[in-house]
Amino acid sequence: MKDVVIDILKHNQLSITDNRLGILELFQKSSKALSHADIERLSEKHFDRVTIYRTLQTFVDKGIIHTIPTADNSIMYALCKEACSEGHHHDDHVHFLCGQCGTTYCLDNISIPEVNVPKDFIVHQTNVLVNGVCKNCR
Amino acid sequence: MKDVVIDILKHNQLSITDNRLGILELFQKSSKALSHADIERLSEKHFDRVTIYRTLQTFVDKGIIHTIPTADNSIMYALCKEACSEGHHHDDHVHFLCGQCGTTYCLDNISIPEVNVPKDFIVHQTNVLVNGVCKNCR
DNA sequence: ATTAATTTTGCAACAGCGTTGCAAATGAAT
DNA sequence: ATTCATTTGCAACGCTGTTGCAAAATTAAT
Repeated sequence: MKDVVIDILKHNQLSITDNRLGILELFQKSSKALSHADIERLSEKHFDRVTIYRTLQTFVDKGIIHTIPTADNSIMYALCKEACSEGHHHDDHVHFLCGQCGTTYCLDNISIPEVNVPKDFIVHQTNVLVNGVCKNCR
Repeated sequence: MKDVVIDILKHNQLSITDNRLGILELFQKSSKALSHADIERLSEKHFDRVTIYRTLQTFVDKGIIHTIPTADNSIMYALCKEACSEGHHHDDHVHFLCGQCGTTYCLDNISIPEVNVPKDFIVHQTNVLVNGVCKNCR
């Protein structure tokens, strides 16, 4: 477990620190997307708010995690799949937000349908955010 | 123009105030989605920040405008189409965010494709957010 | 294994967004 | 015109996210 996390950091030329190990392990353990507040709450050791922000930003820059746009306007983070590389994210899956428990899921298996935009618009990325009730809350 | 705006307010049992008239006119005039900051900047008369927040919230509650989830985590607002009624939004269209100029468009004509989620999840609403470059910036 | 160079962390301070309570001002109704 | 309900502005607050800088930890090199 810890080995996997260390490998990820090394692959991305990041030095190994308690903070990064801890946060990355949280993502590994969680099937859900996490907010900054979640991470602050779930961390065993206490890390400074600023450190957590900077770590999340670093992970996003490296393509280790990605952000998810949410309707309630809080930033959620989730692990990227192997296809993600620095700068270019391929998180072409659907995100599901449960209105009951507030959990955000990455539905990795469900690919994003093609969306037709006017032909004078150029598409870079498409996000699909589904709101509803998850399997645990119904 | 002003008549239309007054009608909308009356239909929603809202009293007619300068603030509401002004903000609603901004939305009528704009083909783009507006942020709180946009509204504060565009208003001819100066309205208090708090008043603008409350007005936007009121309009959202009444189904006059809807919010748009954005990748950069700022709340954008846009006019709802006629199908929207109090509490239940049918903004089943695609939102397009231009990475160059930051403009958010409602692509009203383009309907949202059906998304297959696991069968133990219940879908209430689907948001599609397309990032790219708009016709003016390419 | 020590030391030097680089990176990361924690603290303090700050700006921006959004909310709440309350008193004054405005709009609606008689 | 007066009354009642609603809306507005102000002050204050909490939360989120950022920046600068010095201390601590990590990496690299001897």
